[in-house]
Amino acid sequence: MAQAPIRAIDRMFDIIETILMHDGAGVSELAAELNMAKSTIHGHLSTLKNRGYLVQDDSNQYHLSLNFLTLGGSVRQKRTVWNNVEPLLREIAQETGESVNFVVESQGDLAFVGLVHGTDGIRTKVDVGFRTNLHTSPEGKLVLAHLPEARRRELLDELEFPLGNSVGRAAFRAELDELRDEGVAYGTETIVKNVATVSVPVIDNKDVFYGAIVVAGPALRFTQDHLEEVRETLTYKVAKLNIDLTFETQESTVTNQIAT
Amino acid sequence: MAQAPIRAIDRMFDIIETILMHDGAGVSELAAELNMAKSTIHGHLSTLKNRGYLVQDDSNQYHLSLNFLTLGGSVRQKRTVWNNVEPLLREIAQETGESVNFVVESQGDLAFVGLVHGTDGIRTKVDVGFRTNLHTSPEGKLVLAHLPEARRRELLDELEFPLGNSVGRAAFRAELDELRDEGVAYGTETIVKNVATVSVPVIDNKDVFYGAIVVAGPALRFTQDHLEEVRETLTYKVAKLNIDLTFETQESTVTNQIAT
DNA sequence: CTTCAGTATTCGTGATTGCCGAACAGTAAT
DNA sequence: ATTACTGTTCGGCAATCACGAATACTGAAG
Repeated sequence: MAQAPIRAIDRMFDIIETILMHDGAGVSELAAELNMAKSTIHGHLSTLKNRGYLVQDDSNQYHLSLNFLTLGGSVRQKRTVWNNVEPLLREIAQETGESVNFVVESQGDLAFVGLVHGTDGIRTKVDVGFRTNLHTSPEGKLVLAHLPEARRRELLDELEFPLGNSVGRAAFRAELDELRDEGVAYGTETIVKNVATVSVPVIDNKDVFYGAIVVAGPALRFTQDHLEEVRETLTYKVAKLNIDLTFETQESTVTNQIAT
Repeated sequence: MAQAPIRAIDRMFDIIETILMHDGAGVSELAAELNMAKSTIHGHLSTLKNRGYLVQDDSNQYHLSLNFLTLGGSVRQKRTVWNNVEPLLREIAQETGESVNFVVESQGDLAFVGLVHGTDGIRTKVDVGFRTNLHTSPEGKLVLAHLPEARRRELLDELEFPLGNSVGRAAFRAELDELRDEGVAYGTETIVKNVATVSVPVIDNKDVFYGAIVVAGPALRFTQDHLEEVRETLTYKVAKLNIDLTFETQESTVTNQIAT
């Protein structure tokens, strides 16, 4: 924390993140934007390229390579929670026909860890790794509501109250409490237009919270009946998962935690 | 290339990759394995942690964070080829009921860019970003066969001939040529046991090759008839895609290339 | 064909800083 | 309390990273 950060690494990530934002960039472009000497940028770029994390296209633009996809895939694969949740997503997708995904809190954001499309599934623009605010969507609020008290405080303290629709701090806390008691969150058109969602938390028998499973579909199809139907299969399936998680947790409680 | 690599960054990636292999590691562990001072490791770890790319669990083990998943997702999302291929995978998965994925050459490996499961889909252990050899699987060979001549030479030169089953260099080249002419590759049990595959290349009308679409299913179900059936829908669908790709390519030929 | 404006790249030098080793602190088990 | 591990901090020297100027390319414009 107090430890002086390694400058070269900080700069490297500045570069990587900038390249990502721009979807490819050249040396001069980066030098200008980041206020660094061209030669410095060049040094970074060529080491990254040698390492295989960057590629240079025909017009000398540098791009992130698929190595990052490999890293990302591995970090997901290694988490035992995901291994338990993934088959479940598929079951739910098959049974409901809708698109299903798994979301967790990560660094104060809502991160989409993985998704499976059902046969009738809508095509969302949300890809793996996508991030959004925790406090603007029902699924985000649900996650927020189930986080350990300490963590939730921390995150709430970073928020500016009142929120957009003039919701005060106290009101928001109340909303979260209610959501937690309900154990399910419904939403319409919050992240993507015309998309309705039903979300339930994933919690093991030791009350460790991992994230939420979200079923998403076209708002039109999600009548009151359908909503209820989806919620039922969802809670039923997830209840089964909770037991499995606990089993797996017996040997290694710690590593089961989702990396934030 | 001749440019001296930045040591700090090389070390950082050594650390990151080691952590990934071990699925979490501590300071001393890394110091021992990488022959570096504990303090050095600590410096790296804490900067990475500050940046949000590493997390430290209750027992002081460091893990890669979901930020890497976000990076990986973005690099995929940004590639316009993927945006065209992804919906196609879903169509094929729905029509055939099998699992479908998209593979490309990346740094001499066969990389799995994305997959979609059909209703009858088997559960493969292959996650996004997974890598394997190019020359051991039918889908890999198919990709190899369709790469630009120059690139293929390069990769073949790195191989040790004769290969395991005593295939000589000339024989292998011949096999690839045949595969390319066929325009389809069939496989059984090569990457995963009891899994049969059918693969076709994705090529636009300017003969730019992007990767291959692979349908995978239980070997038992893939009778001669079923194989042929799958191949038909596959080639039909992919032919349609080729046109779309060309359309999109008109404005930006270069950035359409998959980053290797 | 030359000029020009824009790239990427190389090189050498100086000051910064990343690295080390040793000292410190915290933890769990003996 | 001792032991044997962890992770963390600190100070100082040398290596090395960042810089800016010089060079090499490239392509467009005259």
